[in-house]
Formats: sequence, structure tokens, C-alpha cells
Amino acid sequence: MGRPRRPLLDRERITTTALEIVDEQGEFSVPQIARRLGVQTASVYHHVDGRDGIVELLRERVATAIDGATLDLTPWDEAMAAWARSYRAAFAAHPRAIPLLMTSPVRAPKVLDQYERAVGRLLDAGFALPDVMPVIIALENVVLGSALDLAAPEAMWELADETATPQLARALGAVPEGRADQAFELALTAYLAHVREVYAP
Amino acid sequence: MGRPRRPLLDRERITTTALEIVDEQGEFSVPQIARRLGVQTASVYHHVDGRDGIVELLRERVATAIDGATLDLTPWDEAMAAWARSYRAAFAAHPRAIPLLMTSPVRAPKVLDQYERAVGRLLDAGFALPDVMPVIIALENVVLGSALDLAAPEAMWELADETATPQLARALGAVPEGRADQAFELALTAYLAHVREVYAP
DNA sequence: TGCGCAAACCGAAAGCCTTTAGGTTTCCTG
DNA sequence: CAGGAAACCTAAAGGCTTTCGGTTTGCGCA
Repeated sequence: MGRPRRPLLDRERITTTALEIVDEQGEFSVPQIARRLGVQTASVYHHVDGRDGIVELLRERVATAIDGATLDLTPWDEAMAAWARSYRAAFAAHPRAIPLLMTSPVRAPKVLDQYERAVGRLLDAGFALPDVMPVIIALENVVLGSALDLAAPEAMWELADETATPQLARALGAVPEGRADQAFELALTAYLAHVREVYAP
Repeated sequence: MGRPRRPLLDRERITTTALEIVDEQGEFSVPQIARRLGVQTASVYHHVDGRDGIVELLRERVATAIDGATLDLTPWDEAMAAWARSYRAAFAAHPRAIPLLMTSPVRAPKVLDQYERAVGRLLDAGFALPDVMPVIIALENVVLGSALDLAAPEAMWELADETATPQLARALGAVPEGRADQAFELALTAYLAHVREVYAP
């Protein structure tokens, strides 16, 4: 016991292990992380700001997969569409983590920079200043709502009692493959089309 | 001790108390409920299927505020819009409960009946069967994404570092009152306009 | 080179939570 | 009025989060 020759822990390894566990189980606990890393529970607290700190690390880790380069596309609506798809894809890569991550916003500077650039793109495109944030927030709502849909896949499917809700059962039976992706594309396309019409100069 | 002359607990009181606590604190625990009701923790388990059962009761309780009568409006798009607004308003009445409720779908028969009727309305309006669920799911995504926005109010506002993200700070400063409602209306209007164009016969 | 402080890990423990098991009293049905 | 079910309690197991103090190692500075 005592300090080891080489550190056994760091924030990266803790984050990676936590994400592994969440991908498998949908939850995580500090003792679970410690066990996987062959370490005592208390040791983890030396590197991390409590359990909530680990959640924040997970949020940042998942958010780093958002591709900020999409925001350089032209025209502006292509940029927004691609950014939204990348945003959702980042969450889709870890569906079981979504409930854990989505309740509070991403604080990572890298992501805030992307919001900064999104604002810039809309201003450059001629959007009025008071319209910019509502347009971005509504886009974010579509993205997060669709991501949430990924977290509870096939949820309603088992619930369709054919006798009580025959039309619902029929409609569910007729749903094509990849329904979540399709619903997202539908909502995204609809949203951007409307913004083009109403707000764009 | 022993069985009391009049029952001290029932599912209604447990649900009401749990919702009170969640409205205040954003979380709840079984011992907290027991303390408020002047009862031992174990007694609560006699009426309810564990903590998860209480969450399910909360989901149903909150969902009962959704106004199913909206689905009788004509034309169909007015019905969908009003239903979506009522759906979101039900969650908005308990913003701190949203993270707890939104990760799994509502199982309450009353709500499933509403889905049943929504399907019926779209079929009657001439929608093709395979289009019905995607249209409803995408609408649900908009509603839930916007509801999620209510759960983390003013979240990004404090994060705007003027030096690092000047344009974001400017745009945030120009945001009008009631931004969450406005973003929801924007997304909802956009969505329904597009569905009218693309899917409606 | 050596001293001292900081870093990294461990052991222990407090205090919370969930859940179950078994006991006691009261109600209700036949 | 007898017996089973209902409603509550006490007790306890086992998990989780977090903190505190101890031990060993690394490293910077004199």
C-alpha cells in the first residue's frame, strides 16, 4: 500500500471505464469503476469531483464526438443540418448514456465554441439578433428529443394491446425499419424548411 | 403498532407526496415519503412496487393532465397542435420531475388511448398507414425535446463567457422573454407546416 | 545530495438508500 | 366467532456516496 510507482488512475481511464459500464448497464457506480480498475473506491475520489464529476466527464467525452467542422458548410442551412446530425450521432453512439447526460447542458469549452460559431453563421446569413438563439434552441430541442427516442428503443412496441388499441397496433405494425432515424430526419427537415421561409432574409 | 383503525397510506397519497418532494427537490426517496406521511419506510412498500413503481405512478399522475379532448378538434393539424401543447404543458407543470419521467414512455391506458385516437385522426385525414407512426413519433420528439428544455432553465445563460464566446453572449443577451415557449412554438409550427405539405393528401 | 511537501493509494467508517423477512394488530368474510 | 388477509412495524442485509486519516512514493528546491 501507499503510493504506487506508476499511477493506477487518471481522469481518462476513469471516464473510459465509466462509459464502458454505462454502455453495458445504463448506470454506473463509483465502486464498480474501482473494481474494474483494481483499485479501492476511495482512490477514485482523489481524481474526480465525486460521482457528479464523473457524469460531467462523460458528458464531455460523448460531446467531443460532435463534429464542429460541419459548421463551416455552406449555405447556413446545410451547416445547421449537418451539425444537428452530428450532434445526435454523438449521443446515438451511447444510447444508454443518454438519460444520464441529457438533463443538464454540455459545459465543455469545445462545445460552447461550436455554439459561438453557430451564432456567427446565422448572423452572417442575415438573421436578426433576437432570432438567433430561439432558432438554435429549437434546433437543439429537435436533436435532444430525437436522441431521447434512441434511449428507449422499441419501448411502445410491446405495449400495443391489439384489443384495446387496434389502430395503434396496426400503425405500429406498419412502421418501417429505422423509425427513429426517419422521425429525426422528418423533424429536422421540417424545421429547417420553416426557418428558411420565415427567418432567412 | 399493528394494523391501524384507518389506513394511513394508499397509492394516491404516496404519489401525491412523492410529486411534492420531486417538485421541491428534483428527486425523492422512499424514506422521505414515509417521513412526510408519518410512517415507517417499509410500510410504503406494502402499497407500491418498489421505488420504480413510484416513478411509474408519477409518470401516470403527470400524464393525466394531458387533455385528450384536443384530439377531437378539426382539422387534424389543429388537433395535433393542441394535443402537443397540452402534452408539453403537462410536463411543464412539474419541470423538476421531467428528468425522472422522460426516460421511459407512459404506459397509462389513458395515454395509450390518446395515441390510439391520434392514429385514427391521421388515418381519417388520409395519411398512409406507414406514415402515421413516424409522424406521431417526430411530433413526440419535438414535445419531449422542448419539455427537456424546461427542466434545465437558464442553464446556458451563466456559461456565456464574453471573452471566449462574444457572439454567443450577444445572442443570449438579445433573447426575448419566454424563450422556451417560443422555441417550442417555432419547432411545432415548423413541423406541422411541413407535415401538411408533404404527407397530407 | 538530502529534505520536505505534495501526490496517490488504502482502510475504515458515517450516513444515506432500497428491499426483504417476520411479527403484531385489526378488519372482514363466512 | 374463527380464520385469513390487510396494514403497519421492527430489524436487518447490503449497496452506494463521501470523508478522514494513514502510508508510501515522487519531485522540486536548497
